[in-house]
Amino acid sequence: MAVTIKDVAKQAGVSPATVSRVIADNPRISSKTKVKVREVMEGLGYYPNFQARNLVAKKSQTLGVVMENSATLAFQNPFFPEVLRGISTRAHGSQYGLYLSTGATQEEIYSEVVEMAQGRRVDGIILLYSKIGDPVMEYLSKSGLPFSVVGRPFKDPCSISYVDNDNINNTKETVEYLIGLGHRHIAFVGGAVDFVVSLDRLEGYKQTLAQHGIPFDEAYTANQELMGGNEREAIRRLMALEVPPTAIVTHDDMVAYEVIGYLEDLKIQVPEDVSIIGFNNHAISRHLKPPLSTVDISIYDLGLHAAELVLEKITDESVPPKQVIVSSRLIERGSCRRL
Amino acid sequence: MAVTIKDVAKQAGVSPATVSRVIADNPRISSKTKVKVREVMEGLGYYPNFQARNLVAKKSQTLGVVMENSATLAFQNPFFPEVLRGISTRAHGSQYGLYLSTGATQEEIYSEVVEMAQGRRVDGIILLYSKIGDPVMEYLSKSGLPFSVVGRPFKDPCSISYVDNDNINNTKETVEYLIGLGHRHIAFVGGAVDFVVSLDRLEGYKQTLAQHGIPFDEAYTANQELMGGNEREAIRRLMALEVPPTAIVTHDDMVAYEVIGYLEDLKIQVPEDVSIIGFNNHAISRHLKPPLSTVDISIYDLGLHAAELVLEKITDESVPPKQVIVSSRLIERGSCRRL
DNA sequence: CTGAAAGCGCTTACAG
DNA sequence: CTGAAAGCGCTTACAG
Repeated sequence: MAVTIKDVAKQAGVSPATVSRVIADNPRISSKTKVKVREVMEGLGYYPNFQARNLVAKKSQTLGVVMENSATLAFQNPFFPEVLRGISTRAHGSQYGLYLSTGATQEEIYSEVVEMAQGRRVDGIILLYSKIGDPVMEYLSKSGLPFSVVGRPFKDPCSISYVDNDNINNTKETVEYLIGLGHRHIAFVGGAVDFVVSLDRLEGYKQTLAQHGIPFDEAYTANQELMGGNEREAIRRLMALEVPPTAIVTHDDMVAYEVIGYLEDLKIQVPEDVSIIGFNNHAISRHLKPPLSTVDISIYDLGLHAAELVLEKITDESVPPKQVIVSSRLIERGSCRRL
Repeated sequence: MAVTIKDVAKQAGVSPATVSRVIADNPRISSKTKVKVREVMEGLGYYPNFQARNLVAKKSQTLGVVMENSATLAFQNPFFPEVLRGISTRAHGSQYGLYLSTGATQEEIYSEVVEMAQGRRVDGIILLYSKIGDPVMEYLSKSGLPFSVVGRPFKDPCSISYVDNDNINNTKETVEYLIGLGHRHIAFVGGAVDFVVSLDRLEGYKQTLAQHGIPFDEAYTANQELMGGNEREAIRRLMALEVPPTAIVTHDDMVAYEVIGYLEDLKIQVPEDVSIIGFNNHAISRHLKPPLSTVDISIYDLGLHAAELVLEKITDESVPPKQVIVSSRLIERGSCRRL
């Protein structure tokens, strides 16, 4: 059915080996032969069969991209397309394709990754998240398969190639900014607690409070687990504290807007009554009301570097693990006010 | 290096063919042998090599997903993750993997699709968009490779399997709704004009106006080309018309909010001065201000059915092309008011 | 500069 | 119920 290397060889009057060498643009083949063979390939509409080629080359020219496939609001945001755009760009530049994990649960993801790796479906893997005690990362570390992570690994980060923002410091900067505006009662709404990024942000938050002699109070914090699907109630509780916060740091712009919505239902205005700041700088955030102050984390660059890191490992197994910190930048807009 | 079928065969004291049959759970193999072989596989950590397996089976157990890889606002939205979640779910259920196109330009996408198809990298393709005169779709139609489209093909739709909303009618319903609220001067902000969905929506808009004896006026419409990157100016012009619109239909929630932002800069309030309605019902839209009236287009289901359609074709080449219309639903919220 | 041969890791008629 | 052999479509030492 499909045109094979043999068909081309026959028609061009050469051996299959020669055709193969023409495809690889082997310099030992005469240009006369090359021209002839290429003509025949064109004429016959020949395309090399990946499976065959990869089988003998023991590679797949493919990167596995592993993500959580969740329907929650934090995933309903532009992080994914944007990081993928970064990965795509870099991968495409090196003729690599992208294979996506499709698992919905932890277990599905795990077994898919094992299959990808052992079945030689991919040459390397990019893990789009970093969480505590993640069996996927454990497996990857042991497997010897090149991989990189978007997000600092919880365990033994120096032995793993990853790209991340400096989440402790960018959160510090954020909280500093609010303190600079005169806020003292600052709440923190974080993501799922098993994500390292959530830990880091919380850590940055705590450190800044400590530096300014503001006591840390758990009651001023919330996270995905605490809210347990009832964000509205969590916000209500927060604002019902004896001394309610005058500012709230949220881990994602979309979540920030969700919070703003709940606040408005409570007749609390942003920024008049409460200041809010987000993370991730979604393209839409500057158009919304209020225009959200946020932290741009260079999502595209995260993707670009993550791809770069695996690709490096694939090309040269012996390169030591590398850590890339991508810059982030506080963007002041209208959602915070000076007290 | 990696454990092969031969290693297993040797250790289990059987032939490679037998091991292969155990993997396939061939009923002609004694359960005693199966147990033994499986033990050895487990012990050795054997996983079948996809490349080899697919080479002989002449399949790849992979679906290609082709999308535009753009940085524009309309792509910076949850459509992509959500449709992918639908595709993933269905694909995973049939043990299919997902291969993503990574091209940024039309040309890159085209040559990638040709490679995917001819190189047998994928068994079928899902095209995540439908545009006029798209060479990718032309190629796919001729190639014989199973494929499905999210969006009605412009040419010869009956010969192609696709899934879509009824975009003419859901736009009609939308415009009817606004007319029902007393609006007569209704503007339409559409997407790129070469997308069939844009055509359909515009058509629905025109038809409804005609049915109500409202003359169609080009000046009340805008689209990505007309706005040419300067959406702000386009909105300014729209509102500077002698009789400015009292309502605006936009093709996407994110775009609706962008428009609302520009209107506010012009001191025009939504919905007090102008009503606005969006499309796609992003998860965040109900939390934003104003809560956006919009059309839910069941993105997840679009993905699910798109996957179902290719998978059907792959399983049985002879099934006739099928068209699936996924329901959409107008959601009333606070962004439209009665005149 | 080119070809014959072996082999990548699997599957599947064909025999028994 | 199981094995030997051929073959999927390619690449790559080895020879010449």
